[in-house]
Amino acid sequence: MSPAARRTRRLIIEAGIAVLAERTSATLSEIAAAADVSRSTLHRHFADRNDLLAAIDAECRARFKRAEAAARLGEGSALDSLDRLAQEYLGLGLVLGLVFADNAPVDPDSWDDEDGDGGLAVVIEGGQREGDIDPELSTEWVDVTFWTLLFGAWLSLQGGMSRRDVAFQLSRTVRKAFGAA
Amino acid sequence: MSPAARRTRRLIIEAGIAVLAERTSATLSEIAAAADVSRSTLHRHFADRNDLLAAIDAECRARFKRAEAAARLGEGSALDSLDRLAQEYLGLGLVLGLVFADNAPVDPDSWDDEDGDGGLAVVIEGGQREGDIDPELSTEWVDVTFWTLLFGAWLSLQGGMSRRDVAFQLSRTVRKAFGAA
DNA sequence: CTATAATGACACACTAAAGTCCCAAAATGT
DNA sequence: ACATTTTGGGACTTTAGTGTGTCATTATAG
Repeated sequence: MSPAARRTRRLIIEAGIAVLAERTSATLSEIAAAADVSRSTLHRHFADRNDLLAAIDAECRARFKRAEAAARLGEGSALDSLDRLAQEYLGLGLVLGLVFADNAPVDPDSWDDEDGDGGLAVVIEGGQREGDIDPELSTEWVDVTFWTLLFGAWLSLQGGMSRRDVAFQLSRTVRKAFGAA
Repeated sequence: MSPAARRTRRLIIEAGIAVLAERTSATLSEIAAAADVSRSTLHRHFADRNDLLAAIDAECRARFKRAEAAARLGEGSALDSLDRLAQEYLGLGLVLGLVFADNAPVDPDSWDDEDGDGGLAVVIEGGQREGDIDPELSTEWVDVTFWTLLFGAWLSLQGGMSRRDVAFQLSRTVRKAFGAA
């Protein structure tokens, strides 16, 4: 693939993330327009909708993976790890919007291969054994709630709350909700 | 409207809630099928999609209102009120699924008339003045997070967690997350 | 500068879903 | 039991979105 083609491809994926994050039912025309590209060009790079969705899914997966790596889940207490992970994920911005929609184009649950998001479950279980994370809450509950707290943080950002305020309150809420009493 | 017509109407609304809760892009045919009614009949009761959506919105609004009333927001501490409200809302079941979707057919934010959901904000603010609810968390944050915790609880239910476990952990999480340290 | 690649602007065909209409059959309730 | 409603089924039209293809124009990189 030539440099120009790669560039266009990235542009479209980027636009797709931005547009679909707000409305997963957005049309290909809308995405093309957002990318400042004709619909013809979009179709030239992505044969059909699923192609584009798959590419977006892959891109998001890579970003989540990078964020997870940046959170250094091994270091420090489990609660600290959870907090760091939340902050890193929060930094992903728009991408978060794709994870929560009903017919989500991006599904972290489908990334269960080697070490993708399984890291989260491992951290939670470890934290519960160490007495670090509230043992009255099940692993599944903490897992699901972790994501929904992130969802709330993203909604708050969309609603105009400052990133600083969101980051602080997300951190505080994660620690209070999940920390052992 | 005759009794029979009213009955059919309710059936369709009920089916609409059930079907749309799982996929907001479901077709009218699917809804009609779920209601054991022909598409003709559905269209006879609801001229177009928006008509049906409006009726569903109204129905949900009424249910949320009843749930809110059952939670007796005035009584006891703000934290207790929040807890009770969460439990009442959780009891609404399927209806919850309609609130969170990206292109949500039901939008509690649009119900701001006399005393609809404003009750929640009032409780939160009151609780913060009383030192009952964590003063480090803004009203908006608590509001949004309250809903997203509910969303997580609903997801857990969908995922097969028992209602009892969900109710317990939701209560615990609400109290820990929102309670003053 | 120039060959090659990529793009934009069309014009198509195809599909799924929405919405409209009609009429015969079935149910409702009094 | 019978008049009145309501329903089911089918045949339409319309619309929006998708996917395909072509061809002239423009951009790109060597």
